[in-house]
This record gives sequence, structure tokens and C-alpha cells, in this order.
Amino acid sequence: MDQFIAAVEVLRHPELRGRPVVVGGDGDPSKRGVVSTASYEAREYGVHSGLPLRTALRRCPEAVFLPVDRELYESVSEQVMAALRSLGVVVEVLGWDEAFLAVDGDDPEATAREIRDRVRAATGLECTVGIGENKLQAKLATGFGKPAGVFRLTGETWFAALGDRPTDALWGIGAKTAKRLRGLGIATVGDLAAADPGALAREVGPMTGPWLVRLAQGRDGSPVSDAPYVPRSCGRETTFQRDLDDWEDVRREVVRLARRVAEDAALDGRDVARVVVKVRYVPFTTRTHGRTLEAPSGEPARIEEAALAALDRFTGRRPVRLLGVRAEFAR
DNA sequence: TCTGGGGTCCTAGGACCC
DNA sequence: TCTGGGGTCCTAGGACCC
Repeated sequence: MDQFIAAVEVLRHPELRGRPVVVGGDGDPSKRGVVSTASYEAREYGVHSGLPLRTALRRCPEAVFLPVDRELYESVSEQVMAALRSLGVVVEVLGWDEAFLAVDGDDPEATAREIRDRVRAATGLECTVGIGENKLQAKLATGFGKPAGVFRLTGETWFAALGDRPTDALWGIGAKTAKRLRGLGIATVGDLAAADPGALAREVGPMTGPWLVRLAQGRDGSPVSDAPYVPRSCGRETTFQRDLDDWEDVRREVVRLARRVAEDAALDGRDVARVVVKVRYVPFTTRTHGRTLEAPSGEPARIEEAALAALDRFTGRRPVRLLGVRAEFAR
């Protein structure tokens, strides 16, 4: 989907069409929070996902700032996915606003246009369709097709499109890995595709090294799967508007988070095997400690107990800006 | 005028066992 | 009076993605 969250907001506030719209946090850009999605008009000002809201306000004071409305996006996402499934093909959902479709046929561009028509008819929203011989190629192709377009990548065209791009153009390579690779003399996708998997394995790990090379070659053997998604964990975390310096408050907040996590786990009907507590100290150092339950349990009291035991393993009593509690489910 | 919240997966080191 | 090799599991941290 193109600028999904911002587009959904414009759909219900039509008067905002054509204006810079920034969705993030509780909609107050003077508070701690980041941009979830900026409309294309706002992106002109250098506002993008992940940017602190306060910075976004500075860059684009005339933007309309709106709070995140998860439930709305989830319901529109459902409509989008239903429209995709109406094509009668295998649909693998990837987050709110993306999906892979496994399609056979000799005119993929025509199918892509059909997909765009169905999504627009069902929701009034625009999307981009990337076509590839595998999920990796299709995913990268989508970036080239935005906004509201269709783009096709194949094994033949892969290097013409991506060979000279920096490695972080790839899906799975971020700023850290790109920098690390540059240190090894690997700057572009082409460089990485020609690297020795064994040598890279010694540098970055036995699985990661060879995987990076396959990635750069545009190779991906993973199937498009519509198997129901089974979460491995669920968690809650909060960045406090004001740092917590009293550890009695920290303890109280961990209990609160643990109870919410226990509720979520119960709604999913899952037993919890382990609880991990996350503490982000001021200014931004993050630490985690966990506690494995004696036996998997869905009991809120056991989960809360484990969270407090994990919290006890933190020795630093410095001021805290974020607390999180995550429950890992029994397999 | 800093840096959200929801996740997943991989790595490395240590404990432990035979 | 010096310390192999193979394996598994657990834990914390890092990187990445939407």
C-alpha cells in the first residue's frame, strides 16, 4: 500500500487530501514519539517514518499531526487482504499493508493491474505491485514501482536495477550491516553478489554470510505461504513522557505491563514459557533480563512473578525512559 | 532540541553432559 | 599439576522489519 496509514487518515478526513499529514504517537508533536507514516506531501519536507515527532514539527510546522489509530488501520488492512484473496490465489500477509501473492500466468502485468483495481474498488486506496520470480525480487520491485505503479524484476534485470546500489537497498540489510560490509570492501549489491560465502561466513556468522550473498544475487527459495500466523511472543512497552527515577515507580509499571501482557496471552489462549523485561535507561542504553517459568503457564500471577524476578536482575538503579515486558510462548 | 511500539531471527558465550 | 571433542540448552544482545 502507498503511504498506508496516512492514506487511511485522508480517506476519513477528505479535507486533508493534498496537505502534509503526519501520523504518529498520540498526535501531539511536542511529546516523545516518532512518525509512523508521513504523506507524500510531508515527505517533501524531509519527514519520514521513524523521525522524532518534534523534529517533524520543526521541519514541517504546517503539517497536520494525527494520533495512531491501530484499530482503524487493522480493519482497513482486513479489507485490503480480503480484496487480494478474492483473486483466488495464495496470499501471504506481511504486516498491515503488504502481502505476497503466488500467481502463475503469462501476463503478470495484467494481473498486477487487476490487483490494483480490486484494492482500489474495495478500499479507495492506492497500492503498488512488484512482480518477481521470487518474493525477494517482488519485494524490491515494489520499491521501484511506487507510487501507484507496477514494476517487474527478473533474474535477467536484477543487476541492471540493483547492481550499483549500496547493499542496504536489499531487504534485510540495514545501516549497520552495510557499514560492516563496506569495511570489508563490499560497497554495492554487485560486490556482495560476487563475494565468497565461506569468507563472509567467517566474518558475520555461518548462516548470515551465505544468506547475504544469496540476497545480493536476488535468489530466494522461500515459498509464498498462507499458513496461519502463530505468534512466538507478545509484549508491551512504554516510553514515559517523563523519566522514572524512583524505582518504586519502575516496579509498579512493570507489574502493570506484565498484567497487560498476561491479558494478551490469555486472549490468544497461549501458555507463557519465559518473560523478558526491557529497561531503557536515560539517555538511551537498553538492557534486558529474563526469567524462564518453572513450567509454561497462562496464570497472570506466574507471569507477573516472573517479570518481577527478571526486574530484580537489573543492578543499575538509574533513571528509566522506557520499560517493556515480553512473554515468549510455549511451543 | 533527539531517538515509538510491535515483532522476528541470528550469534556468541557459558553451563552442562557424555 | 593439566585439561579433547561433540553436542545441547539457555541467555543477552544485536540487527532488522513494518
